[in-house]
Amino acid sequence: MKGYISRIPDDRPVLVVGPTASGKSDLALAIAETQGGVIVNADASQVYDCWRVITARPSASDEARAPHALYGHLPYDAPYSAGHWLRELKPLLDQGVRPIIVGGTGLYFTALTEGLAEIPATPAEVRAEADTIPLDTLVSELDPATKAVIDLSNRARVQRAWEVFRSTGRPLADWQAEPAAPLLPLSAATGIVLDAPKEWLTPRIARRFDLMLAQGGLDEARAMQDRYDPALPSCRAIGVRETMALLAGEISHQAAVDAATIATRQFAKRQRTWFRARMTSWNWLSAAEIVVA
RNA sequence: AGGGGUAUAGCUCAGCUGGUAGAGCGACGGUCUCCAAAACCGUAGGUCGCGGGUUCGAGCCCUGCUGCCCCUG
Repeated sequence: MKGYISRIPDDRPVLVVGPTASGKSDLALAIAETQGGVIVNADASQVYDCWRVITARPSASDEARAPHALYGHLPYDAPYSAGHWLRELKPLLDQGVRPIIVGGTGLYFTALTEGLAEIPATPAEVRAEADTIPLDTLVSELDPATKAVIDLSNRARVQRAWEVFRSTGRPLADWQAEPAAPLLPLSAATGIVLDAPKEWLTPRIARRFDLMLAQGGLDEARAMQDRYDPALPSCRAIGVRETMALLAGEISHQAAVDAATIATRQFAKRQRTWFRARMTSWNWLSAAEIVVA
């Protein structure tokens, strides 16, 4: 790992992506310790303060080894999105400190390096209204141009398009057609993808969740029991639902571990697919080599 | 030992009065410009426990065997 880090230009931002459990946080920490920089979170679930163990957020001792930003800084019920993340990231980049951005949310990195249409945030009332409308109604109220470019059977995408149209009066397709300058083009940074093939990653995932439960996962879930709301983004983190079901006595310990392991594995697959498709010009690095080194 | 039940895709199970098998989950692949640890789409898996028999034709009927479950002793 040392040898690899010495070849990274130490004067530019670093981007580190990889599937869950691929060891990207360790790599980021090693880079920060040897070259300096602020570790910035690019993981949708790790922004919330209620889950540290279950979302595999850096521990307090890890955070003491290098400056960290955008980790666990939001309450469990805060709304969040790729747009929120970019808006929080901008002032950090403007400070001139070298960022080491690490996380598993591919969309965040793509938005960062390729740009995201600057659409005003959806007001809470519009979101609340949209939540109550059936999918086919949402679809029927969309403009033709947007309908042509989104997946009409995907509730999340359709609702997003509807919310934008509703709150801005402009079709989503229009907004997206406007070129948006990336906050940090890949050409100005070192982009690293940790390559973690499933044969290597699966055993690590299987082992991890059991450890999470034992090492504080159950406790933090217990602390959240009365506020738990499966509809909240913070509570959609993998393993939360399973842990809550275990605490409620609905499923066995083994069943919880199995279900969480499967969900994590499926998530890692989605991540791999995203990286493979969108990060072809990044530097691909074998996760296995980094971990043993 | 006797009686009853059951045996169908990796798992849990559907399959009406016989016309060459389906679902959910899982697996595998993919999509995705703002809830993305989200949401969505597609594909592949079955000698229907094994052997006989009836029938033009059996997962479905008859029969022997084997495994598992329950009851009685």
